[in-house]
Amino acid sequence: MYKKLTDQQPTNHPQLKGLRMTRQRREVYDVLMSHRDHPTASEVYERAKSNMPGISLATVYNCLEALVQHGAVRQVHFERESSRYCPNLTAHGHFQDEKSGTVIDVPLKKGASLTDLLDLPEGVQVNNIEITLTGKLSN
Amino acid sequence: MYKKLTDQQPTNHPQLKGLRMTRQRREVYDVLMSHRDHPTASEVYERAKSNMPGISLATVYNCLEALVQHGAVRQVHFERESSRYCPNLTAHGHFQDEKSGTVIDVPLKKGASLTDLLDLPEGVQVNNIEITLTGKLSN
DNA sequence: GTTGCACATTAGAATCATTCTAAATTTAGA
DNA sequence: TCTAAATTTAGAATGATTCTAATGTGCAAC
Repeated sequence: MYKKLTDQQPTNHPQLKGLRMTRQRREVYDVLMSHRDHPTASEVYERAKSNMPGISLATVYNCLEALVQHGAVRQVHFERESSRYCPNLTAHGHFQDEKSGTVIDVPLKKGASLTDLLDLPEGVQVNNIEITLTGKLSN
Repeated sequence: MYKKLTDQQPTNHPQLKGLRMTRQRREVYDVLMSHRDHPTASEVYERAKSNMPGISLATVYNCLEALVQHGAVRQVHFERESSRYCPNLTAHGHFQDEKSGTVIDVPLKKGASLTDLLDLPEGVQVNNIEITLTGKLSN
C-alpha cells in the first residue's frame, strides 16, 4: 500500500529526484499514487483540497505539469476530453468504457514491443507513445 | 489522383453511402481526400472557403462530425491539440514531429495485430483505437 | 542557522477549440 | 412539385487550460 509522502521525511521516491519539492507537489503526487485511477486535473484538485484546503486549481495544473515534465507521472488523453493522469510508468495503453468513462490500464504482453507492430520510417526518434482504446466493458 | 466529388454525378464513394449528401459535406470530404495531410477543422474551413466562400466554421464542424460518425473519416488527437482528420481508413497510427507539428501515417506491419501486443481483459469490446507517437523527425 | 533569490503559488482574467441556439434554408422521397 | 425532416448559419455560450502579476517559499551557499 502506498505511504503518503507527507508521512515521510524526506521525500524518497526516485521519480521525484531533482524536482524541487513543495507541499503542493507532494500533495498532488500523493493523490495520484494513492488512488491510481486516472483522475482529471479537477478531480485531483477536489481530492487535494480535502488535505490541503487552500490549494488552488492553477497550482494543481502547475504541479501536474511539473510531474509530467519530470517523468514522474504520465498524461492520458481520450479524444479531446480533459487530460487524465497516470502514475504507472511501465509501458501500457489505456481503455475507456464509453458508458461510464472508467479508464483502465492495458498492459503490453510480455516481450511485446511496439516496434514489432509499427512500420516506422527511418530516422524518427520517438519520445512518447499513447495507445488508447475505447469501447464497451461488458460485465 | 483524387477526382473531386463536385466534378461527379452523383457521389459514388462507397464510404458515403447512406449519408445525406449536401454541397457542404461534399466540399469538406473533397478537402480531406485531395490533400490527405491531417488538417484541423480550422484548416479544413480555410481550404473549403476557397471553393465555397459562404461555408461557415460551424458547418465544417458539423460535416466533419457527420463524416466521422459515418466512418468515412477518422479523428486523430495529439494531447489536447485541435482534432485532426484523416481519410485513411486502414489500420494505422500517427506520428507527430514536435518541432513542425507535421503528422504522418504510421502503417502497421504486415500481418501484425494489436491483439498480439495488448493484454486485454476478458469481455471488452473495442470500438476504436488510437496509436499516437510524438518525437523528432531527424533529417 | 540565516539569507537571498530563483522558482512556486495564487486568484482571477484571458484564451481558444468546440458546442449550442434558434431561425432560415435545403435535401430527398412521396 | 410539395413537405417534413435534416442541415446550415452567425453568433453566443461553454469549459478546459493557460496567462498575469503580485505574494510566498525551498534550498544552496554562506
